[in-house]
Amino acid sequence: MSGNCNLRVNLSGFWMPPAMLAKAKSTRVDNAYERLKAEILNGELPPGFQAPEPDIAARLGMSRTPVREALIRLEAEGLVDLIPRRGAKVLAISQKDICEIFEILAELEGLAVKKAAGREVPCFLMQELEKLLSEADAALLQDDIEHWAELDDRFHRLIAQTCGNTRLEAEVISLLNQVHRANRVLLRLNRAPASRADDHRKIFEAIRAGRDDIGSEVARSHRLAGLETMKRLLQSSGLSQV
Amino acid sequence: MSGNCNLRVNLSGFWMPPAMLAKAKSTRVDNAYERLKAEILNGELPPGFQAPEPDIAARLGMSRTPVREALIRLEAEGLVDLIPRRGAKVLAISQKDICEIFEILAELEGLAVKKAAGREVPCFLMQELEKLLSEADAALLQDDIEHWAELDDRFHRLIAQTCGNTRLEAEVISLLNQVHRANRVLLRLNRAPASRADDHRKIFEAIRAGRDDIGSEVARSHRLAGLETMKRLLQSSGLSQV
DNA sequence: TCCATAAAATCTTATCGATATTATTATCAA
DNA sequence: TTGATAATAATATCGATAAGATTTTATGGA
Repeated sequence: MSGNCNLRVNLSGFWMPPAMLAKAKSTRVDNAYERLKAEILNGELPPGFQAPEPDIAARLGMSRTPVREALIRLEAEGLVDLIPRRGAKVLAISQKDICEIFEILAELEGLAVKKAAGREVPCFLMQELEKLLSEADAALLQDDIEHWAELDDRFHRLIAQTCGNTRLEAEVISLLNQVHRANRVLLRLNRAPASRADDHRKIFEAIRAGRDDIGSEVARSHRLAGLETMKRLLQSSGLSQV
Repeated sequence: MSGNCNLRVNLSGFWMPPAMLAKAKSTRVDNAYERLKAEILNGELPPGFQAPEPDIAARLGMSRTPVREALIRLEAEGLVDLIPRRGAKVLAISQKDICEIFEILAELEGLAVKKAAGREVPCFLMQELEKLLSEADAALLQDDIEHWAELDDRFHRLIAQTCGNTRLEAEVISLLNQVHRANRVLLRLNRAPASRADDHRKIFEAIRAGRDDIGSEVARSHRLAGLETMKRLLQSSGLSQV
C-alpha cells in the first residue's frame, strides 16, 4: 500500500476533525470542488480567469462531468459564473458587490454574536478564539500584516461557528468567501490593519460575558467600519474590480 | 452584459404553471429545475418524498444528467437533500429549522426594509405592494385564509425586491422558499392569520415615508412574532416536522 | 478595393447511453 | 446469531454525439 489513494489533502486550509478527513469519501466531484474553491480563494485562479470546461477538466485530470457538477456548486456559492458557451469565469468583486455583501454581513455577524453570547459556546471554540486574538496581537507587533489578515479572517469565520445556527454559520462563511480575495488584495495595498484590533477583543469578551447587546452592536459596527475602509482603499487604489 | 442570464427572477410572484416555465426555458436543466422547484413549493412533491435519479429523470422525460444538475442546484438552495446511493429527498422542516430560518429572516427583512426606505423604490413596486395590502384586507373580510396566506407570502417576497441589494433579495427569497410549505401547512391547521395584518401596512408606510428606523424594527418584530406563532402551531399540532 | 451579407467551419456546451464503482441487501454456512 | 460472501441497486464517471452559437471565409455589388 505505498500509494495510498485515499489520503485526503485538506485543500481548504481550515482545520477539520481527523474523523471527517478519514471518513470523507473522495469522489471526483468533491475533489474538483475543493481544489477549484481553494485555488479561487488563494488567488491561483484570479478574478476574471475564464476557461472552457474541457480545459479545466484536463487540468484536473478528469472528465467534464464531475467538473461541471463542481462548477454548478461553486456558482451557487457566488464564486464563479457559468457563461453559456463561454466557459466558467471566476467572479470579480466590484465596489457594489462589496457594499452589498458587507451590509448583509453586518447584520448576520451581529446576529451570530448575539446568539453566541446567549448560549454556552463549546470551550475549545472559546480557547481557539482567544488564541487567534493573541496571535493577531503578536503579528501586529511584528508588522506582519499578511499574517494578521489571515488571523483576522479566521476570527470572523470562527465567530460564525460559535452561534449555534447552522444556516447562519454557512451563510456568513459563504459571504466571507466571496470577499476573501478582495480583502486580501486591498489589505496588501494598504499595508495596515483594516479595522480596530480591539473590536475583536470586545466581541470575544461580550460573548464570554453573555452580553449579547454589546457584542452584536460591536460586530455590526465593526463590519460597517470595514466597509468604509474597503471603499476608501478601492478609491485610492483606483481599482474598479478586485 | 455579464452572463447572469441563468439567474432568473420570476417577477410575477413565485409560482407559475410548469407548462409555462417549460416553454420559457430552453435547456433541460432549467426545465427540470423549474418543474421540480415548483412541485416542491406547491407540495406535489411533499417533504420526505424520496426517489432515485433514474425515476425522476423518467418522470421528467429526460436523461439523468440534466436532472442531476438541477438537483444539485436545488440542494444548494436547501430544498432537497442528495443522499449518496439513496436518491434525492425533499427536505422536511423541523422546529429547529424554522427557528434558524426565522431568526435570520428577522434580520435580513429588517435590513431590506431599511434599505428600501432609504432609497427611491420604483413606482410600480410600490403600487404592487399597495394592491397586495388591499387584496389581503379583502381576503380577511371574506375569511379566505388560503388566499390571505398567498398574499402574505407575496408581500414578503415583494418587500425583498424593493431593497435594491440583489444578494439580500436572493437570500431572503431563498429562505422564504425553504419555509414556504411549512407556512402553508401550519396556517391551514390554524385557520387564522399568523400575524397582525397592520404590520404589513406599517412597513409599507414606513418605506413610503422613508422612515428606515421604524420600518426595519416593525419588519424584524413582525418576523419574530411569526416565529412564536409557528412554534405554537407546531406544539399544538403535535407535528415534529412539516 | 471595400463593405455587407451569406455560407461554412469551428468551437463549446448540452445531453445521452454505457460502464465502472461501490454501498446496501440478501444469502448461507458455522 | 454471526460473519463472510454474493447479488443487487444506484451512483459516479466516462466518451460520444447533437445542437447551437460564434467566428471565419467566401461572395457579390458599389
